[in-house]
Amino acid sequence: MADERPQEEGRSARKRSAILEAATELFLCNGYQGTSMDEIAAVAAVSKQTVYKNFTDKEQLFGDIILGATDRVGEFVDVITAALAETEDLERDLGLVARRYIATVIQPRVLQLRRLLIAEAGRFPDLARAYYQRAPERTITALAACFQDLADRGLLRLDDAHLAANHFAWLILSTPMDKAMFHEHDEPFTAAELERFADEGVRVFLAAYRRA
Amino acid sequence: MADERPQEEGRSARKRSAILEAATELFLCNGYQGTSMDEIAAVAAVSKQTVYKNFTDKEQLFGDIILGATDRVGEFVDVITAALAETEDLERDLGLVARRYIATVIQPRVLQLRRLLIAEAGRFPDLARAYYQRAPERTITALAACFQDLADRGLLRLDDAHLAANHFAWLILSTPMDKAMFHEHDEPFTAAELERFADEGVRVFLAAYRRA
Amino acid sequence: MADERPQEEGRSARKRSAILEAATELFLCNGYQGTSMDEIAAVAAVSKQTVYKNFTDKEQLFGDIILGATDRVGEFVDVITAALAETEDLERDLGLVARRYIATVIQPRVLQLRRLLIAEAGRFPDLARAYYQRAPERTITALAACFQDLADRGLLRLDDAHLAANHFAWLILSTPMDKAMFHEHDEPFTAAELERFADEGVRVFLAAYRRA
Amino acid sequence: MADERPQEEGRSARKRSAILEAATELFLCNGYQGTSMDEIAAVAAVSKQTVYKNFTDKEQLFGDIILGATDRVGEFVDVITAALAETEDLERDLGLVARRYIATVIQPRVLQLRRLLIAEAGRFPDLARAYYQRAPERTITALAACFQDLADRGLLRLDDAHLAANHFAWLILSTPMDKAMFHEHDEPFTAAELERFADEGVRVFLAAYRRA
DNA sequence: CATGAATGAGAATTCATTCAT
DNA sequence: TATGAATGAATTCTCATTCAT
Repeated sequence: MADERPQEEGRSARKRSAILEAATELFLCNGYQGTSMDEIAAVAAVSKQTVYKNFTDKEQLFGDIILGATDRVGEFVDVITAALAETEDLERDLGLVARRYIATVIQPRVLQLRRLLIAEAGRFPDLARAYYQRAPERTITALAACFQDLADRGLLRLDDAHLAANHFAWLILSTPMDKAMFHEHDEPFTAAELERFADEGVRVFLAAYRRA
Repeated sequence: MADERPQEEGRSARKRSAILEAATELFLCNGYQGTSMDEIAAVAAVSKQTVYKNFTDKEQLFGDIILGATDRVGEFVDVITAALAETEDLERDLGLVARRYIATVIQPRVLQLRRLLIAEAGRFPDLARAYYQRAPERTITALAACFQDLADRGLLRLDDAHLAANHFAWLILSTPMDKAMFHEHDEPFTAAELERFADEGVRVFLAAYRRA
Repeated sequence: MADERPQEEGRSARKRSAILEAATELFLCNGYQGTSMDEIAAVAAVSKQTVYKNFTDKEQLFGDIILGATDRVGEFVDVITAALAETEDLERDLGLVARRYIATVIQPRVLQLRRLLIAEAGRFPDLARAYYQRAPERTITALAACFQDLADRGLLRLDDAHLAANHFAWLILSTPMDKAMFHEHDEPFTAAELERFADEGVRVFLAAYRRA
Repeated sequence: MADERPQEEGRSARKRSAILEAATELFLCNGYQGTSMDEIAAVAAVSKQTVYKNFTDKEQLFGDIILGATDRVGEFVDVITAALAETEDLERDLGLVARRYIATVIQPRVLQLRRLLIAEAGRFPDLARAYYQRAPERTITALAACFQDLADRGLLRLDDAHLAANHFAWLILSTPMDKAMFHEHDEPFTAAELERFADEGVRVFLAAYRRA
């Protein structure tokens, strides 16, 4: 009766997550059209039937994966919010946030996901929009709220917190991310390079936005 | 030999460019995998044989198109170089450059091309790299040279002109371009919004890089 | 053995009839090839194994259903036989029979069954033959016996009772049934229309077959 | 230059009609779902591509065949119309029409087509309706016009020519056609049997509709 | 050279049926 | 006994590329 040990997921759930894992890997590496349901079943080591029983069709599987991939955005948002909430050394803490931001965003998985969504924005406009809102936009919005706080505390001087958040984010992220978008298989940036992007971005940001 | 009247391109060359035009349109709109050689031949109104006579295979045709699409980058680079070369009002001329930059880069064709290259960066790494060098990187490099000049003339204060060029470019471009990447079919930005991105980007840039 | 309470069918028999019910519905609506064993199991709310335990395979299940569907033909035959057996007003009672006949045959279930058998006559010739004998032919034969009786009583004048029965039946039924065969989803006939088919059919029949 | 001999159809048209022929045969024998595009291509001895180039998809091919099959209904209608137009011996000419009618309708191809449309009435309601109008209904309507004429000439006595046409048609056709619907592979009726159906049908019809 | 056809494979999806738990 | 999974093939349709005329 107590046929399933409670710490286990059960055969079915295990298969389901094997499929999700396999499909994630394949979609991220080969794109939507470059991935076949046959491959997914093979990599997940399940039958095609099992894939279709769990996910209806390829589009739905794709959608589930994309939206599931944004699950952990909240954690990241919380971390940066906390770091800036009661800062006593703005330059230092913006630097910390910047390094964390860039480190998060430069992860291969995140870059692949971004590439994938951009590639499929035409075919899956709603999915692209949903991803955009849940991941990059959500982060910018949280950052804007932090900056507004800092302005209220007299630490920053700004008219438009959302614009400032965009400036901050892209001063830090754009150069490595843009390069990465076009160079999937190249050597990644070194930690030192990334730190430099972070620090220089913070420098420019503060030059423009620090209260005199 | 003298069988072609000189003012004409010749039947053959005309067909070749019909194919290029058709394929460009289709690749940009539907992606590499979403475009079939049948469609290309149909839209170009030539036979499939003619396509294969001119381009060996689909990959080569794709490559020719992508690299051909960077032909006019030089003009743009010349324009911004000229605008900054002997500036007498730095803020005004940086603003002009910024507006021109953003206007160029936000064109549907440019965005589609960018999306396409990002989508295919995994499948065509060399092509993606080549595009990157010929288009965005070439522009940044030219800008860096301008900024170095301006620094030498005592108008800017910078250690790393290439970094400064990146900061300038992305302060202006990132926000609209990032949004556009994920929202292929949405309303484009208005001219006023784009100008604001340009002006605010210049403001931040100068706060950090103008010689006191 | 005494393991089943007598007033119940038993789990097993209940499942069996759930399967029959589900399969009947699906076969009638979607045809043989349009119905999958998966669907049948799902609609019957049993596992596929249970379906196969009870019915060997799809063909056998189909056959069981078709032949089972002729179970109530006897009742109808009895009714019309009784109505004509000791008639004292031939025109009235033929009219009653005609109305009953048409009402029976025009029922959606009957029409669907007919369509299904016609559709599958090539694939299941024995089944089609069996259905034909048990349903339409049996009715015609019974009618022919009645008509022979009426002839013996001097009420009808005929050489071939079976032919007369066919004439009667089709004078009444053909027009609505033929239309219904080709118009599955159209509005059914109204009761008034059906009565007119019955009455006019009887009129023509009596003009030819009533003893002067 | 005069590369195609005028009496020929041309390669392409020849292939097209090979496909139509093969598909007709297969659809009529095996039904819509029982026929695969692979089979059609194989029987027509063309590649699957050629099938798809000519017909878009299976549904369209099916529709083309069904509607094409009604092309020769007009000829039949003309023949029966002519036979009744200026009749001088009504019984004889109705008998001729009846025999012709039954001979036409009992042809294997016609029966198969009928079976096929009935089978697919659920999936292709518009097609079934169109077939119904172009073939059986058109004939009945023409017959009704003839009967109205005959009534006007004082040869028939009727209130509703359309009803009379239905009575005529089904008195003759129903018995053999109904049997044939359920007995695809059985021996067909003999000519003598068919003539008897025709003659007896005419007899009953005239008993009810001949002007006294 | 250009057209229609062919090739040969591969995609997504579904099915009837059987196995293992 | 019943459930989920597997099997293995079939179906519709598309594609890149190559022949033959």
